[in-house]
Amino acid sequence: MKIKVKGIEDQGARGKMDLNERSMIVLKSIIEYYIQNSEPIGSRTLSKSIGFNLSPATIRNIMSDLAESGFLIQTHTSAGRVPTDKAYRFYVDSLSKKPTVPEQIKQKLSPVSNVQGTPVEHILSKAVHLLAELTKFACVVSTPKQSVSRLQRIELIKINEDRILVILVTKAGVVRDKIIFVKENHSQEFLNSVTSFLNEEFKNHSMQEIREGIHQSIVSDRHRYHDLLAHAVRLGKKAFELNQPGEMFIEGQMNLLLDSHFHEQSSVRSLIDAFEQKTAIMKILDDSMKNKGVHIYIGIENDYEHLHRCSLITASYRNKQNVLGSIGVVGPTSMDYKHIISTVDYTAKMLSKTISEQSYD
Amino acid sequence: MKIKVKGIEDQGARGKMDLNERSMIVLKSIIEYYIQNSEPIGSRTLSKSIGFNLSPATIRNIMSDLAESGFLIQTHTSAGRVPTDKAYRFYVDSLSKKPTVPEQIKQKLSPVSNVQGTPVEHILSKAVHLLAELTKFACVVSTPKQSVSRLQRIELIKINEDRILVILVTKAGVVRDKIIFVKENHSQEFLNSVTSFLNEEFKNHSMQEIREGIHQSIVSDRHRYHDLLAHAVRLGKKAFELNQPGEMFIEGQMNLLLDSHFHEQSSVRSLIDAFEQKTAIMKILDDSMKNKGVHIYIGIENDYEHLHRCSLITASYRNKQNVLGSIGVVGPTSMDYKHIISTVDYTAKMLSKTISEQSYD
DNA sequence: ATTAGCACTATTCATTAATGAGTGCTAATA
DNA sequence: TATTAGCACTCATTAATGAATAGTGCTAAT
Repeated sequence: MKIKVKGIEDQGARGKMDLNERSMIVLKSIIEYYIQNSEPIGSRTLSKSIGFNLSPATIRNIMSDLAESGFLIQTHTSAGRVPTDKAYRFYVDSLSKKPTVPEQIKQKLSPVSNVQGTPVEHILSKAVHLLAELTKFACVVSTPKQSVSRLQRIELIKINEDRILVILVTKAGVVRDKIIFVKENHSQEFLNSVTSFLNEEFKNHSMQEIREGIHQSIVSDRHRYHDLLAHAVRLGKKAFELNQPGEMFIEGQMNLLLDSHFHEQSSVRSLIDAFEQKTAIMKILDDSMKNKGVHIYIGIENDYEHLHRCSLITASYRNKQNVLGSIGVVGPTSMDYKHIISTVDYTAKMLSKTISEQSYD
Repeated sequence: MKIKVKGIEDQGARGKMDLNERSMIVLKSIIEYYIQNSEPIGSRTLSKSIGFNLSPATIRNIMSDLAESGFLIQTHTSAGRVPTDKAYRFYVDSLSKKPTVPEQIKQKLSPVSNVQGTPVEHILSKAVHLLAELTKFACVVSTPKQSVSRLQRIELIKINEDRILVILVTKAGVVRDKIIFVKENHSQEFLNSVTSFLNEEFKNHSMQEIREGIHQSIVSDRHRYHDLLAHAVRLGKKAFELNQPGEMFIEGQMNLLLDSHFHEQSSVRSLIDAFEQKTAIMKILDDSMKNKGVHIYIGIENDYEHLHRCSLITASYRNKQNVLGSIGVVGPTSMDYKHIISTVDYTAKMLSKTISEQSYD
């Protein structure tokens, strides 16, 4: 029984290209077997399972070539060959860009959209929880970036003589609070005026714009001699100033430690470090916000050394206006890319839809 | 060289009590050795290390008695004996109630109090993170319970025709938000009036009181014919209604999986389950809010079966007015109780102090 | 270019034996 | 009567051995 492979029959002559095409298919088979079974496949088994009629010996030759080109690696002489990160890269690049999501998975993710009036953080944490359950790996999601979000409303609440509670509500539906310390003892009524001013002035502007705008207001002469506005600008500056470090929710870390690929002592340590120092993973999530669609970071491609044995699949989520953050899966490099990619993609889209509906415009 | 043991020299006659006293000391030694080394101590080694001059044979007799009384257990005939949960209970009960905290630990926990104007959640997450680092176990902290906290301020912000964003600020410094859905299209000005009313009426009352109070307001005739107030009460009811499920931060779960005591497959599964279904641990944290001081839940004492191989050390934290939540450590039953208890105790006190200073009264 | 055949290598698994830590019991002792 | 010495016994751990197995590499034949 022969399987037709697209592209193969188009080639009249059997030249160098023929070999390559064929070896690619062999490579793909090896990868898929390894993803499924977590153990290398031998030339004999492969010879039987593959569509062509190729003897084990031929397969061996091909495998040898593939090893030479850096797609496969042997841990020791008499062991089967295991795909390298380069192989996985080839594999995911060769995957169809239109993954289909099984109905069952859609089903399981549906709770994400059943969120009447809950804060964005809850939606995110629900989503990342379900994603971890579905993928059986560790999953992360970054909370919406403050800088890109647009202001819905600011509130200044007097706590005591020298402390004011600032509450920022963004269009994305995120509520952030912090306390600012002031020297003057403002009355709540005064703060209310400032609040009105700031809301009128800056509603619908992005935090970044506001920060820059306020800076300009200060250097400009426009408000210099007006007491209220001068104060408003000064308070506003403080209120909008602090860029709170982005947060990140993690779920299912423990799944990773159960995974056989991380059973070696050293990789476990690395993983723990990576998750404790959230910065590395955070950076990847940030990076993945730059472009649309699913992003894939395979093993050694990661800048951070502790993640060299992991792959990350991420996708950004957004509301109608802006990209807000991203969600992703952290797993072994031998993860089932097809499945994970489609699941992450779907989850991110789901998230975008839900959050857009909840957004305040 | 003999070690003086308090209580021993007070006894003139050597009656039945003497034996008990002595076996208690033996038991204590066994427990402490096991806590340190994670492996059972033999009668020979114990005979040498202990203060008395007791031959291995005598020790064996004592150990045999202790086993009979359920303090020790053998996994197999020729193995050393390992403390039971009953033994740990005896041990912690016998500990001095005044644990001392090493300077080094105080040092490491000091960042908890360096938190100018950050939200309570950040303080909690900082604390639990450090605690996990110090103890090398999994640590949890529950966010302040809404029901007991007193209202500092409520804000109603119009989002669109049928949605209003409610922001609740409590005296404890916690900011909570949610969206309520309404049928009437209120103007923001109207909402401002309602806000003022609600703030005047309910500031400084606990959420619970408010909920009950509002309920009464509705049945009473007082506001029935006054339009604004009627609306205010109705909106207020919705705004204060939802008791958001208590949250919990977890840190250092992965430490547990590294711990040799959880290396068996079955206990790993249990642990993961326990941490996924946060409810069980949450219940324990809630329980520990009822009384002051450090609480200790040893192995089988836990109601939840998946926690039967863990001990939990918890302590509540509070502001000046109320107990808010609690923080705790989840580790193996053979944890170093002395150390963990004092560290948790200190952390909770630290937390209370910091949060009290940040509280809004 | 492909394949069959064979030599070679390294892991895995079960078996065995030696070691050693530990207990339990009994008889001797203080 | 409480303690101890001595000895038999048990069981886990370890190392060594060898057989079975899965795999490759190479060479010669097709």
